[in-house]
Amino acid sequence: MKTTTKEALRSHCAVNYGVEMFGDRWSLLIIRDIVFVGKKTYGDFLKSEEGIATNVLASRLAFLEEQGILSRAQNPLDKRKDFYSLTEKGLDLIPTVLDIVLWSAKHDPKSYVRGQTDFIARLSKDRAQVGEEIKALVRAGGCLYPDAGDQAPPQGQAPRPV
Amino acid sequence: MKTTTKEALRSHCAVNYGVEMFGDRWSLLIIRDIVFVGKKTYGDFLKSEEGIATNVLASRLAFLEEQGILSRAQNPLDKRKDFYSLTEKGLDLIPTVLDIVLWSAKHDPKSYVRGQTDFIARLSKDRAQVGEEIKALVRAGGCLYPDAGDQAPPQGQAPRPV
DNA sequence: GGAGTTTACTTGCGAAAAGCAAGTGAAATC
DNA sequence: GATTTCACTTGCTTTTCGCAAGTAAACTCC
Repeated sequence: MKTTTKEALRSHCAVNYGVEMFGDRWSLLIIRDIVFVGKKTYGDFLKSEEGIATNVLASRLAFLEEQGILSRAQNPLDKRKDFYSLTEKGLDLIPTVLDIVLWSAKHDPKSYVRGQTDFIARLSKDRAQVGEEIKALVRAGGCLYPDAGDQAPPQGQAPRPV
Repeated sequence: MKTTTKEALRSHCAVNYGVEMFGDRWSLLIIRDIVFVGKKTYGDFLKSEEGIATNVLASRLAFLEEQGILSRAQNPLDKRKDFYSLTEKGLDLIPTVLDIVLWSAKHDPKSYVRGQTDFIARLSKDRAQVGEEIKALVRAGGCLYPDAGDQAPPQGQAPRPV
């Protein structure tokens, strides 16, 4: 087994640290899938609308686990399908994810989330409070839209993440 | 001049939109440099501690401008050195950047920002308020730590971003 | 309990992006 | 007018991404 450990960070600037941890095209989508639709396994993540490649998913999961953002646990019901979940470090990214959601809701005219006007309204009024609630929910094993991610989008109009 | 325009987004999920706009290893560092140390020109950004390559910087600046996150204006004092600044869409990323700063301060033991205990304290108490203040400051052409980015780090101990 | 299937990967390869060094041309300085 | 500065571009190497095709362990079914 090859170690995934990378060499030193480019800097310990706080923004750069974030960028080096999750500043890529997939990490935040994995976290999204956990928080919003309660995905847990490799196969779940693979089904995301954006279509991550198998090897890229494997390397991201390994990296995020190595960085203490995800943790991995054996699934007692099926030893093939390990469960991935957010650590406290990973849960602490929820406010960032919510800020991104608000930003996109505001600036992407085609954002799916513009349909969720009540969610957006609550979120913009009470970002901190909503963040805490969601963190508690996810820590307890829940998610915002259970069932939404269970089946693969059948055709066009499907349960949309966020 | 080749158009930088990419094909359609992978999805209009709000998290994915953010990822596609600034989910790479450099965009948020450019924004950081504007917000924290008031950088404005290509040459300024090139001097960042993390060492972005010239062609990558050029393509990021073009992309962020194309996406309406940065805008470009002629510098009346020197026609070579155009000024880049954040649009309203770009300014709206400040809360996200601040969340990342808080996250890294908490989870990166070597974070430079751990020295700035007063800033971190204010920020964690009043994220929304501090965000608005900084946004107003940057909109008006200011930044958090003027002078900090003016000279290149001379040796080891130098003005650190964030 | 053995065959077939599902699942989580790995491997191999072509394409795209990042990184590095060396230009280049317009604009400023001398 | 010559030189320097600056914001790029170009060309090349290296790394990462993305896709298709394995593979081995674990589960299901008969």
